[in-house]
Amino acid sequence: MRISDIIEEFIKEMFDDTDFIEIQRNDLAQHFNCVPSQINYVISTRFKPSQGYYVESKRGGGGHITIKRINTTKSNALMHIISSIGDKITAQEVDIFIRNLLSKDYINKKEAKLLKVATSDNVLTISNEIRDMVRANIFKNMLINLVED
Amino acid sequence: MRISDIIEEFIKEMFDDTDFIEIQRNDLAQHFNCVPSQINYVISTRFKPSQGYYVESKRGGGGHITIKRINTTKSNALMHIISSIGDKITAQEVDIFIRNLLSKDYINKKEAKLLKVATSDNVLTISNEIRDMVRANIFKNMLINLVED
DNA sequence: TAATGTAGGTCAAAGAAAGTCAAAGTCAAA
DNA sequence: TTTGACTTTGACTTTCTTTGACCTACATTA
Repeated sequence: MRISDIIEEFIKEMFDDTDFIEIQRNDLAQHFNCVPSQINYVISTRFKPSQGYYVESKRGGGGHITIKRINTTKSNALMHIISSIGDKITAQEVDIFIRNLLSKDYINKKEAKLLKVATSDNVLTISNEIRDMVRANIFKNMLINLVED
Repeated sequence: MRISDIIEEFIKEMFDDTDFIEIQRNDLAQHFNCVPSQINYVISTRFKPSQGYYVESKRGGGGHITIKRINTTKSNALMHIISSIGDKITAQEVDIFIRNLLSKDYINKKEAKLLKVATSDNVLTISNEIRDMVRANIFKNMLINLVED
């Protein structure tokens, strides 16, 4: 398993019952035996605002990174995602959305699987130029159908 | 015997008691002393949904290919339906399949909805020539993942 | 207030996998 | 013996991750 995924999971587990955590970049990096910038990579790819996270940081002595999880209802979260998606999206971005929805229990595993399958590169056997557009379409429309119930 | 057949067999033997395996393309190629793309060939010709398999992969560091096998004895009927779907399918035909699956209780209403959305003409904003092919792909792969494991 | 130390930020290069595609090869059937 | 389906091969591409050199901001202390 990738170190980035492990770090992602680790951070998500820190949101035990709060929706606000504070980390030390260097400590975390040391803990996982990676370079500090790896933490930035994880945060910037997996904890984006569109995924319901808010990140702030402070440099210098006593510096830190805080991650806030936006707490909303399922339908709000879904609507938020839908409106944040432009007319293109990559498989990786979809993946991150799905992981997030799962970790917040807004969707179940089967739904996650269906979303992923219907939007994966393997299944969307079309040219590169239009794939991300079609994917955005499929994903958004499927999400709409998961809202409210 | 062809190397492709040997690789096919090897992979199938990896499904020892699980329905889910993960392989490293380069490792496998090395093991059989063939070019990596040979693995793609084997997978794309022998591990299709109509043969009861679902494949996904990820590139980059820590990349891999995962193959899921559906339990055919348990879901013979569904498998039969999946393999009866050709390379192309229209939205109307999908609709008939879905109604059928619903009436036989192979899927529930929510799943039916997701299937329908992901394969509808409205959502599949691509040229007419390829739409029915892509739809068949999406549909079959989604169905494979609806099989209970 | 200048200097020093302590954090975190950025970005691009290198690395690690997998994907694609078309040319060339094989082989059995017509 | 030609044809066509299937296989093998490899050059090139794309995607994602890891790493490190260098930069910026804040805090403490001389």
